[in-house]
Amino acid sequence: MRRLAYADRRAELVDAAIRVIAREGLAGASTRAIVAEADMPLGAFHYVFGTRDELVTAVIDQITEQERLAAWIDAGPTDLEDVLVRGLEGYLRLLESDPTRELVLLDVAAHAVRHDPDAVQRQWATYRAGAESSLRYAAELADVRWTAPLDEIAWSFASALDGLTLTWLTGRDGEAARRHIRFLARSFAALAIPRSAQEAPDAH
Amino acid sequence: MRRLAYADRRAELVDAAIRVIAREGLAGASTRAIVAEADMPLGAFHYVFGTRDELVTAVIDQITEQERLAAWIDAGPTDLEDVLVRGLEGYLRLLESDPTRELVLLDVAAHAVRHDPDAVQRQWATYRAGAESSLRYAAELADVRWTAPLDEIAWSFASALDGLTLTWLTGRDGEAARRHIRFLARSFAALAIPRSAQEAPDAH
DNA sequence: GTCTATAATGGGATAGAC
DNA sequence: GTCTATCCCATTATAGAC
Repeated sequence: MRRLAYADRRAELVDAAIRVIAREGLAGASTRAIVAEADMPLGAFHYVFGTRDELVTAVIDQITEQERLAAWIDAGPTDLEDVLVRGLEGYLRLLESDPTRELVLLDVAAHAVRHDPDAVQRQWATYRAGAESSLRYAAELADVRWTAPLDEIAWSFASALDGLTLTWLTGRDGEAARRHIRFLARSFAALAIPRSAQEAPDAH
Repeated sequence: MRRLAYADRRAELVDAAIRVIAREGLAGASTRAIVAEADMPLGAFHYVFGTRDELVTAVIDQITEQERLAAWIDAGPTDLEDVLVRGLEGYLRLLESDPTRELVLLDVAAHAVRHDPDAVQRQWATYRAGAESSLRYAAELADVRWTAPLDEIAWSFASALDGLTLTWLTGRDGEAARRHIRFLARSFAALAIPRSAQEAPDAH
């Protein structure tokens, strides 16, 4: 019964690969560099993965599982705009404290858009789903109701997060990012109304 | 006087490199592939560029020069929101008609964030400057005035464009993108007031 | 000056020893 | 089953022929 050991190896290789990509980028993540990081012989690689591309796909799936919007600060009920600001600032702090995490994501996504479009599509769908549940929770905290279909708002929110990430990564301007966050929070908050309110009879 | 021929070669190599990256990604853009695309002998490469990284930097600079927001449709004066929608939809059409252009950008940026941060910073600064002048022009068309410093709005706008691009590239959902554009236009239009109006005495 | 031919390296994959 | 040693290919860069 070496099945467990096999799964362990696979997991260790994926983790090692992510560490290498974080340090050196995807281009530097050779099979040799990865097994060195995992402290395994080279043979172990092709024992677990048929090919290098297989590993990259495994890396994508692994990254996808990690939740992007981990830390919504839920200190009591408040204004929706405040909730959104705090949530987005939590994300920005995460980004600032470990940029490599999103750097890996960017690197792998740039590769996968060409070589494994399905995996990328799954990945971004997962992000949108995460955004959706976060937004649902935020509205609950603030006791408001979204005035547009939540999946559409989530698409916009996830897109805004992509933009915030990419722009910050290319410039590392925390102040500008925080100003932008306040703008985002205001813009999204405008899509909700008090839960008790009558439906506005106009629509868009 | 072969100086001109030298510059021509350089330009041709950069263009060839961009075509190869568009087709195969940065990883596939080997010196050999590039000179083959340019129909030159391999020796010509190192005659012009000392190293491959030098070429990549040249590619970044070349891409940066191309304006991102080329086509603001300026058919007469209208609502700011309409102007923004038309401008963003113009960009989206451009993106849809030639996704490889932004794909190259993404690929090169992912590489350069690690290997040439200054070049990336210059690049994104250029985008922000482009956004700034586009927004200035849009306000003129709609006869409104921005209520926040234009460079801050431009930061947000460029970031929104990054997000739109990345999210579309990963999912290719044009309908969702167009819904998102309407949301963006509404959000940014909320940052402007009629040019004649008194300054609102509250500020943020 | 231009390019061919080659050196030197590092890569993915595998055959076969243990 | 596990890993060492090796194959073979592609790459960057260069040395030297034209």
